[in-house]
Amino acid sequence: LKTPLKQAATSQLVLTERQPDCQPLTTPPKPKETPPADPWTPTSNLKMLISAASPEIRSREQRRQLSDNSSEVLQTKHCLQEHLLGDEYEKSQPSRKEKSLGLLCHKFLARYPDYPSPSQKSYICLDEVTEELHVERRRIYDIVNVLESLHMVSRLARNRYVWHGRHNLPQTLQALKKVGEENKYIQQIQMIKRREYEHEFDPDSERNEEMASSFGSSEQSEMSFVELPGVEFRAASVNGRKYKSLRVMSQKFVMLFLVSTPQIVSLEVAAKILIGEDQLEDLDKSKFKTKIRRLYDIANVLSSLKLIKKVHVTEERGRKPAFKWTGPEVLPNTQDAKLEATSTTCSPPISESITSKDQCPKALFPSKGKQNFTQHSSLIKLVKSIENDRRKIQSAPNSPVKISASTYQSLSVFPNTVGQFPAITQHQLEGQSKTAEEIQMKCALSSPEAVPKPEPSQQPALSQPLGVCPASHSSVPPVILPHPQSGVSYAIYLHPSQAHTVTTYSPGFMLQPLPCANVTGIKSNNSKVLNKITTEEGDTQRGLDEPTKSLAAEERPETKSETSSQRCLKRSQALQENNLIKRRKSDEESLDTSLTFFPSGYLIPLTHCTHGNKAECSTKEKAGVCALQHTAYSSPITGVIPMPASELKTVNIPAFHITPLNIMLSPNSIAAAPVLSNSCLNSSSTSSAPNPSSSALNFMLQHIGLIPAGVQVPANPVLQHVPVSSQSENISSGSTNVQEGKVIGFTFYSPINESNFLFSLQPSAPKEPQEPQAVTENFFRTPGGPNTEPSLSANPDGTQRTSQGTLYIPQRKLEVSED
DNA sequence: TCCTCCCGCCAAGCA
DNA sequence: TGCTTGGCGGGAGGA
Repeated sequence: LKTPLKQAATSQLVLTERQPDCQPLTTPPKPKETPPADPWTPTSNLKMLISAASPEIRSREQRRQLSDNSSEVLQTKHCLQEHLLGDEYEKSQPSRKEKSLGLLCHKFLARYPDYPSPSQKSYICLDEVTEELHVERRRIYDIVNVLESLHMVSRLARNRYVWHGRHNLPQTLQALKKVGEENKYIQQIQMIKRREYEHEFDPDSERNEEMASSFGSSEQSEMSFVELPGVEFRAASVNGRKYKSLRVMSQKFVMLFLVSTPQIVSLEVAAKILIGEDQLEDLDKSKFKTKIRRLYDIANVLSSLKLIKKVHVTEERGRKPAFKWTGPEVLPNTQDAKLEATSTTCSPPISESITSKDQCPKALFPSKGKQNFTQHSSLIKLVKSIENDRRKIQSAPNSPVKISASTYQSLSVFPNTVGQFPAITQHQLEGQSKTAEEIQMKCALSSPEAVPKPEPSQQPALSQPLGVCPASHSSVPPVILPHPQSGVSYAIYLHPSQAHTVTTYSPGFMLQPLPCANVTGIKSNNSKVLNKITTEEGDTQRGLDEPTKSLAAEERPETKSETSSQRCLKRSQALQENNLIKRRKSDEESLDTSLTFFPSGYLIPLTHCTHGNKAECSTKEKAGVCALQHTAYSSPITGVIPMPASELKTVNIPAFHITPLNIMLSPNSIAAAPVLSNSCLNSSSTSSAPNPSSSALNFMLQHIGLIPAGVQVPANPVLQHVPVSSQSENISSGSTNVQEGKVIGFTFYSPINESNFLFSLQPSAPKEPQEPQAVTENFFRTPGGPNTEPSLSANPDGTQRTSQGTLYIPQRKLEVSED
């Protein structure tokens, strides 16, 4: 049995090949689409005008013509088959690969610009597309549905879609990530993997039922389509079928990537999750196969969009197909993004009545551009969290603002500034998009690092391991503070978005970008990660009953916990892209209008540790010194961070524990912080840069509790002496003295590699008299003792944190980059 | 052999 | 009623 020959007589190829007389080697007759010229009658003229005016009419005419031809074509094909040997005929047909959905999608995408001008809407006429691409309409639907799920197109009417391009992609991905987090996909993934793991040891047990019941109990039976306001969604059918729609599946699939770390999802897991959501009883093989098929369809389109890439994961049970997210890194929503994201659902929470489910389609697809929210539980949570965020900001001027990597990176990865700063030209935007990979590389320089996740119970309300503003984004040059004594410049800044956004996301770690010279080692690490994805993700399942309404509870460290080796790989790639990044600086300057910097932290050079893991590092720390000759930095957070020794310089710094950073600044303080001019920023590449004003610095220092009120710090604070408050904690010189202390955020800017580091310093409180400290030490003292830290995130579980990833800076021996 | 996914049937629902 | 849309699964092609 052979696949029946394609009946689609629409193929121009076939048309041109037709030989009505079935005579081999005869000149084919003139194709019918160039008919003998009609007499130029008014009627024919009118026909032509109508046809030209309406593509639909035109295509309908063409279809009619084609259908007239179809029988003829069929006949032709049969003739062709008869005359050609089987092999020859097969060869004459386009190969299976040439007809792949991925290739078709490429062709489809090539027809439209990535970033169409908003003023000039591109419309997609399905008839035209099917005709020009010589494909069946059915295939176009597959593509369009996936594109629709990403809001790259939207349906306008029958046969008609609007092309949005990638304009909405950042928002869509953010929204999807948010919904994915709310749906606890990461837990489902972990659950599935655990089941698989258990199944290996107990293959006879009936795990499917268990798994099904797990899904059923976790509110995951909802299938939703995530919409964006302004992107009108008019589904062709508002029936039950849409619950299984390719669009929804596509969104779910993308969500899985966005919440996973590493961002690799195997088809098997994805299918199981999709089935699990769908119908619990459908965990049979045929459904599974069907889901896999659909996932391949979706994956093909996503691959064409360069959002994912096919990979294989090798597990104990063999090699599994999987896909890796290669799209832009999506960080948790900023408040703005959250406001924009609307999630609609077609399945109400279990407690809701069926009536609401029936009404859902109406709520889902309003006739006009919508801003309304449906009564979906996750959506309600989302709205509430937004409201909470707002309330926290507005009602408590001194309450902390979380500085999150998400905030930072979402701005950096995506041209979110588009919406905020319309002055940015389209050209710039396109430039950004075209250098998306570059941007990603640059982002890697500032991406937060994974760190072992603290248990939720260990996280105090105010010291949740917040997403840390990566101290640098390549497009965000830091404020440079020259340090005359060391000759090293330091930078402090806070992204302005932090002043008005609150993230609910909490990766619980921070970033320590450094140049990565040892690419090989990193790559090998990375490959290990790829090969052990399931074990990498581990059994770090969070409690299912974790409240999601509160700000703190929404923070999900694990969603950010990309493995250190992966990030390091990115870093190494980033290094390779360094030239590109530098070249982009001029572009970044053009964005300066939207990027204002606020001093927010203090600068501290990264300790120089051995190439290796935390244990190695701490061993060295205990010796008090990290060997200078090593060419790689190590941190428990980042893993191996190679750095040439030539770039190092030793300075005196007291003992500090560096832990995942939480910086919490009040919006007021941020607002009051000096805004450096662009010229200042741009010129501040080295120690010649001007300092921020002393008063502003003092204001900020006092405000965040680094220095007591009344104490003044010189404008160049890093190595300046600061009068010590009588209440100040002493700083321990003991390297192993891990005690509760304050968590202070610091940014370290390396002028050499333009990387920045954010650390949270946890000064140890000594029990013994303190040995003489360098002047710098006092600067880092935390005033007021452990109970008086109003705006800094507390770290009552300092010991835990330390055990999970504190980087200890050995006393008096720290290396920093030098010019 | 198994992964990949093309292909088209056919049903739902729209105009 | 014809057409659009899209779920679905058989089975072919390719690795």
